[in-house]
Amino acid sequence: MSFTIATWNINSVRLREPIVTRLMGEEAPDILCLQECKCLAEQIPTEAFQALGYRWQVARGQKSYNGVAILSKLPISDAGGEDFAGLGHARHVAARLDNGVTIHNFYVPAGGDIPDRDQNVKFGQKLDFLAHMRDGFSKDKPARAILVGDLNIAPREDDVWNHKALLKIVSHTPIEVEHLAAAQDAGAWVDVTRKDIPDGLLYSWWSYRAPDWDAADKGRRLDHIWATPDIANASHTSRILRAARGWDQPSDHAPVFATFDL
DNA sequence: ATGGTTGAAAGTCAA
Repeated sequence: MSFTIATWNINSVRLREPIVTRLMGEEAPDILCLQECKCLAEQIPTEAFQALGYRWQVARGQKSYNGVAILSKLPISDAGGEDFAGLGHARHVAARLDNGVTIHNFYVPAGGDIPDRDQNVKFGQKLDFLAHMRDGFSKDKPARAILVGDLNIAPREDDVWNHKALLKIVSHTPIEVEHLAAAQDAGAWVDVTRKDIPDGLLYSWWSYRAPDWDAADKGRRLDHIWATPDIANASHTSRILRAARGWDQPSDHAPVFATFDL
C-alpha cells in the first residue's frame, strides 16, 4: 500500500475552501492534515471535501482560533486529541489507518513575539507544550506513527533565510530548537522532509507582511513531517508546494508532502 | 527600533 500525506496550515478552512479543494483536485494527497482551521469542527466544509473523495474526517475545533483536521480518502478512525499543555486549545488530533499506522496532527503554539517566558506568557506556553510532547512520547513510545503539522519552529540553519538574524526571533531561538529536539528524540522521530531533502534552503512559510514574498524569499521551514524509525525508511518523494503560497487568497504556509510505501 | 499583513469577529487578539 502506498499513500501520500500532506500537511498545511490553512489559516481559516472556511475562507480557504477554494484553495483546499484546488489542492485536492490538483495534487490529490490521500491524507490532508490541516491546522488553524479557526472554527468549530462542525463548521468545516466537510461536504465539499467529501465530494472530492475525502470521505473521512477526524477533527478538533474551537471558535476563532486553532483547530486541526485530518481529511482522508482512505478509511481512518479517531485516535483522540490531547491538550498538551492544558491550554484548552484544539492543537492536536490523531487518526488511525486500517494498517495500524497512527497519524498525529499538531499545531504547536506560535509563542508570541518576545522569546522570554518571564516577559511573555505565550512563549512559556510554547515551551511547555513541547515539554509535554516530549513527556508523552517518552511515556508511550510511538510506533508505526507519522507526526505532521505546523510546529512553529525552524530547527536548522538552512530552514531560515538568515540564521544569524533569526537567532533571537521566536521560531528559531536555541531554546525552542532544543525543546523541539527533545520532543523529537523522545519519540525517536525521523525528520522525513530532511531525510529526503538533506541539503539546501527549505521553507514552508513566508510572512504576509513582506511586500513581495516570492522575490524577498524570507522564509522559514515551520511545517514538518516526521515518522517513527520502523516506517521512516518507507517514505520518499518529500516536497513543499511553494506555488500554493502564490494562489489566490493564499495561506501564509505552503503544504508539505511525503509518500509512504507500507 | 519599527512596521509591515491577515483572519475572526465586531474591539481587539493572535499569528
